[in-house]
Amino acid sequence: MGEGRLDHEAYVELVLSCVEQVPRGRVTTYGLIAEVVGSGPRLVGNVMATEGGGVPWWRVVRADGSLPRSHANQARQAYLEEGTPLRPSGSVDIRRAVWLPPLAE
DNA sequence: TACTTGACATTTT
DNA sequence: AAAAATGCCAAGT
Repeated sequence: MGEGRLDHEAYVELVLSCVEQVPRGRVTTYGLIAEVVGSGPRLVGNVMATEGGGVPWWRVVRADGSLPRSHANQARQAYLEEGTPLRPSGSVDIRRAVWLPPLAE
């Protein structure tokens, strides 16, 4: 097994797999994923920034429902297509749209 | 090696 | 309600 690579790789895949499992029209938060994979929310954010290009990253929002700071505009567009519950403020209605990721994978 | 930056969260002003 | 302060961990400079 030549890999030996750090668990960092496995960790990344774990995060990405969680994001892939988020149902259409729903969202989850960085913090919830962080708790599932056993790390901090910023790490999840960094993973998304680096390797999140291949998953529905717009289904991951901040804990208060506000959108990712660098891609809010694109995310909003996706929400309109998916029918994600939005609030007048422009953020996601987190209380209605939140989806809890599975605890082990 | 140390400092800065970043798809964050929580608590306190 | 909004902004600031603090904690958090990895990567880049």
